[in-house]
Amino acid sequence: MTRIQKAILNVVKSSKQHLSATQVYTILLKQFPSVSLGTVYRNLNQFADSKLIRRVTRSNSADYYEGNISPHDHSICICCGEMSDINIPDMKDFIENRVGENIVSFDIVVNIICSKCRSNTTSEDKL
Amino acid sequence: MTRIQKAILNVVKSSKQHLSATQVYTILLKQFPSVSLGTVYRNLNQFADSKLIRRVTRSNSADYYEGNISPHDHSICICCGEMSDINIPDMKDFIENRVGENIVSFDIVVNIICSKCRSNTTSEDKL
DNA sequence: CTGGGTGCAAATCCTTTGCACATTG
DNA sequence: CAATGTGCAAAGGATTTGCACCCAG
Repeated sequence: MTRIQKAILNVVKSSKQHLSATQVYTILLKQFPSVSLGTVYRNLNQFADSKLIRRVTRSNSADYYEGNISPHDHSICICCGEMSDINIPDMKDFIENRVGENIVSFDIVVNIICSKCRSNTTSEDKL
Repeated sequence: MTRIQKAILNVVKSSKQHLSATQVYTILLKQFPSVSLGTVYRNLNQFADSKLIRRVTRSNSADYYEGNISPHDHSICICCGEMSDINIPDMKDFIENRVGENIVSFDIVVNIICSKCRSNTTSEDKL
């Protein structure tokens, strides 16, 4: 594994946020001023394929990558777009029981209005 | 509503499959040889915004549109890519109970190996 | 040396958009 | 005529890829 690969993996693994390829690229530029976006994509996808990280697809947006590979789901605020990890207990059993065999995996995104946006909206409503 | 809009809506509504914008466009060309892809996109999105149809986002793929607007989820075969509607009873309650308030909606994709692909794989394995 | 990794730029794919023209009412 | 929709082509964003070069083992 090259220095750049280690750095990319480290950026994703050590971030508590979900990062787009461009964001990873920007962070990486500080350490490797000549790194290219193509290399970032190549390695992120490689890491995702080998399950070292997880790639998350969202509507009308770039894909995001995260270091948390333990099973979990995601919420996205429809106002500010912030993505967060959520745990929905027993979801796997629930789906398997109801959908039946042959399940490989599942992706769940819960669209929410986050507390920040909710309070903003509320204050504006009061005007 | 113009003739083209009616036709676009009709294509999506009368199809039992999920169609990409390009697929809708191709079908529409038979009836309107000079229709443009931009118009198809514009109207599909308009219909989706007004909830006449549903837009479905999937990983590494164009968006698909479907006429079935009653609440349901989707499965995608990881081999052939075919998307199907599925019903997971009580999913809404299940998620709302576990995630709490503020839920706007949710998107669920269950990745499967469909029966066709499963039998193909099986026969090849036998060779 | 030797294969895999990298930078760069071009290419792809999907989708949106600006604009002048056509259509509808 | 006013408003809205349309075709066209260009632009846009995200992602991939071909290729020559470079590096690590």
